[in-house]
Amino acid sequence: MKYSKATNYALHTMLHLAMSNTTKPVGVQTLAEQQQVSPTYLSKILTKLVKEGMVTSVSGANGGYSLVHGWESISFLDIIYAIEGKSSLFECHFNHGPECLIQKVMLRAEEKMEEELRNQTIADLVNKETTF
Amino acid sequence: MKYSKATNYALHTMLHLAMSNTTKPVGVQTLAEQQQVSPTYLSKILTKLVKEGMVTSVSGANGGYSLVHGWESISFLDIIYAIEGKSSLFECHFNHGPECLIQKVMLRAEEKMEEELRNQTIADLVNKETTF
DNA sequence: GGTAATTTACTCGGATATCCGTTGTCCGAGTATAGACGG
DNA sequence: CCGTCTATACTCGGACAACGGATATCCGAGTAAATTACC
Repeated sequence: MKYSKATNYALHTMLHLAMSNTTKPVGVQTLAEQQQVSPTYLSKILTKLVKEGMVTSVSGANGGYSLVHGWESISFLDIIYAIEGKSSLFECHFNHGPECLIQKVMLRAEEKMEEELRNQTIADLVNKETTF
Repeated sequence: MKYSKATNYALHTMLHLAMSNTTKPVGVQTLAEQQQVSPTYLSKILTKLVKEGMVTSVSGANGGYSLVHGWESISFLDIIYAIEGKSSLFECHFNHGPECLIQKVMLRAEEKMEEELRNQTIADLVNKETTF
């Protein structure tokens, strides 16, 4: 079990957008170069972020992506959910009663992690990070 | 990102072994029937648990698997590590300085989950669980 | 009846097949800006 | 000048390919108990 590279790309892209304090949108070319990933693939990832309402895209010349108003409250968990999906990490498909104790334990542990990720925003990092 | 079915099988098998309060080893056939999984596949999973020293195997007739002495202290995390591996869930492979702030956040969150899984043992469930 | 040979019931491990999510690539379509061109 | 026309620079989204790990299956080898055969 691993977090996908896409999640890593998404987090880094969000951080990059947050730190480029410009109102103009940033082209996917620029963003892709930073992370050495193909622009087309990165655009697919960004589309997910757009659909979740974290990022806006502008078509045409001088177009690109930029953070939505109120981006300061976007948490790590929001971004991870957008890429990985919102479903639980552990699912027991056996039919041994309505409640699987093992599943309960796993979900409680997962909740602990999510709680941490929910309380951490991209904005928290902007102050600390100097170079991208 | 999902926990593998193998992890689910491993956890349920451990719980089953813990609850079958017999000194005799339990055959993989029996264990596989409980979870409706093929015996050969389950044996592969059990081999991992044997290698990590949580389970012992006895060859030959009347052979099978049984928990090691001191199994009461085996945690969820031990079992998960045995199946999924011990490596971190999130790894940033970019070369932007020695420490990636994003990675730091992810690792801290992951630690929270592992802490919970480390403090939960199979033995904890044996008392609560009545039927398998 | 005791010993040896054989059958039976298991685990172990390697090789292999299948499936599916991840990670990309390619391309056509749509869109907005910039520049060229004609009046 | 001013409006239009075209080239250019982008994003968007669907189709598709490559890859690797998860999920099995098959089979031969080893092992220990149970059973049988033999003297």
